[in-house]
Amino acid sequence: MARAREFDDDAVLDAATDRFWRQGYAATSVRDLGAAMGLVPASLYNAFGSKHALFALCLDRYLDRNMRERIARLEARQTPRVAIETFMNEIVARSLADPRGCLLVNSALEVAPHDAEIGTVIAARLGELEAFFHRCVLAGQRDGSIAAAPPARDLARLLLTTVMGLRVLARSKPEPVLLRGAARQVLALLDPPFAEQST
Amino acid sequence: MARAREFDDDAVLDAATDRFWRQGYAATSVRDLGAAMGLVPASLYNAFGSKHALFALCLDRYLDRNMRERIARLEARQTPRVAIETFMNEIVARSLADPRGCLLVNSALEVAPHDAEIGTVIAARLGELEAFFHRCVLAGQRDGSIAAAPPARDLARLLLTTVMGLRVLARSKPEPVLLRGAARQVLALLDPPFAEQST
DNA sequence: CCTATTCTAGAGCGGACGTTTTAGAACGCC
DNA sequence: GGCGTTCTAAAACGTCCGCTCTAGAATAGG
Repeated sequence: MARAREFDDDAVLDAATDRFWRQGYAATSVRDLGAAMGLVPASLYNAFGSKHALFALCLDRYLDRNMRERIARLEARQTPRVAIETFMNEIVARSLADPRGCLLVNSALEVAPHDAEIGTVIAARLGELEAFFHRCVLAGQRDGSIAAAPPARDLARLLLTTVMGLRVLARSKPEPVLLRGAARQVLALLDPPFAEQST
Repeated sequence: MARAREFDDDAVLDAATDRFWRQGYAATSVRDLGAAMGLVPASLYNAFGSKHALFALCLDRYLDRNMRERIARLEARQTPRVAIETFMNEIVARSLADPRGCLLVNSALEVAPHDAEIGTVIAARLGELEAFFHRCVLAGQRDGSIAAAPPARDLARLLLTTVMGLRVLARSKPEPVLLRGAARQVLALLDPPFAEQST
C-alpha cells in the first residue's frame, strides 16, 4: 500500500455517467469527463484504464441502479398487472422529466452497432427487461388481470418495443399527450375481454 | 457561367447519406465523406457549405425518398387497415435486412437533442408519420376494419411509438421473432371485437 | 527515517478533426 | 484569345482527440 486515492469512486462515477448519459459516448471527451469528475486525465486512466472501460463501468452501474432496481422493486411489491402499469407510467414520467433520456436506449443506437462488447451487454439487458415483462404477463394471465388470448411472449415483446419507442420520441418530440396516449393504448391491450375481472 | 462540376449531385449525396446512415453524424468525418463521395474536402465545402448543411440536405432527401414515398404509395394503393399492416411489416423486414436502421430514428436520438435546427425537422417528420397513422386509423374505423372503441389518436401514437421501438431493437437485438412478435401484437390491437368484419 | 509504491499534476505525444487557403485547370462570354 | 468565374487538388490552418510521460507529493512497512 502507498498513497491513498483522493477522490470518491462513487461520486466520480456518477459524474462520468451523467456526461455519457447527456452527450453520448463519442461526443464526451476524456478532458470533459476529467473536468466533471474533478480528475486530471492521467488519474482517470490510472483509475479506470481507458475511456471505453470507464463507459462500460458506468453503463453497468447505471443498469444496476435503474433498470434492475426498478424490476426488483416492482416485482416484489406489486401485482403483475400493476407492475407493468407502474413500469410504463414511470418510463413516461421520467422521459418527460429528464432530458437525458435512458442511457441504455441511447447506447443501443449509438454504441451497440459499432462495439461488439458493449453490444452484447445491451442485448443481454434488453433480454432481462423482456423477461420481466414476460413473467408479469404470464402471472397476470394466470390471475385474470391480463387477457388470456394473446401470446404472453408477444405481449412482452410489444411492451419492450414500446418502452424503446417512448424513450426515442421523448428525446425528439417530448409531448406529454403523445407519450401518455401511446402508453395508455399498449396497456389497454392487456385488458381482459370483459371489463369485470376477479377481485 | 464557368467551369462545370465534375460530379453528379445525386450520386455524391447518395454516398454521403450512406455514410451518415451507417455511422451517425458525429462519427462521420469530412474526409470520410469526401472519400466516399469521390470529392476532396474543398469541393465538398464549395458545393454544400458545411458538414452540418450537407447532413441536413441528406436527411431531407432521405425522408423524401423513404418515409414520404412510402406513405404516399400505401395511402394511394391500399385500404387503410392494409396500409398500416404493410407499413409495419415493411419496417420489420427492412430493420432485419439493413443494419443501418433508419436515419430518422438514428438522428432522433443522436442529433435532435443537441441541434435545434435538425431537431425541428425530425419532430415535424415524426408528426407526419403520426398523422399518416391517424388518417389510416380513422378511415379503418369508418370502414369497420379497425376496432371503433380505442381513440384513433392514441392508436396512431402507439403505432408511431412501436415503429421507433422496432428500429431501436433491430440495431442492438436483431432477432426476427422479437420484431415480428411485437408487430403482430400491435396489429392485433386494431382488430374489431368480433373476428368477422364487413366485406 | 528510508524506501517502495501509488497517487496527482501538467505538459506533451502523434494524429484526426472541421474548415480555409493557395495554386492552377477548365469553361462561357466579350 | 484573353477575362472572369467556378471548378479541382493539395497543403495547411488552429484545435481537439485519446492517451502517456515526467515530475513530484503522499503514505505504509521495514
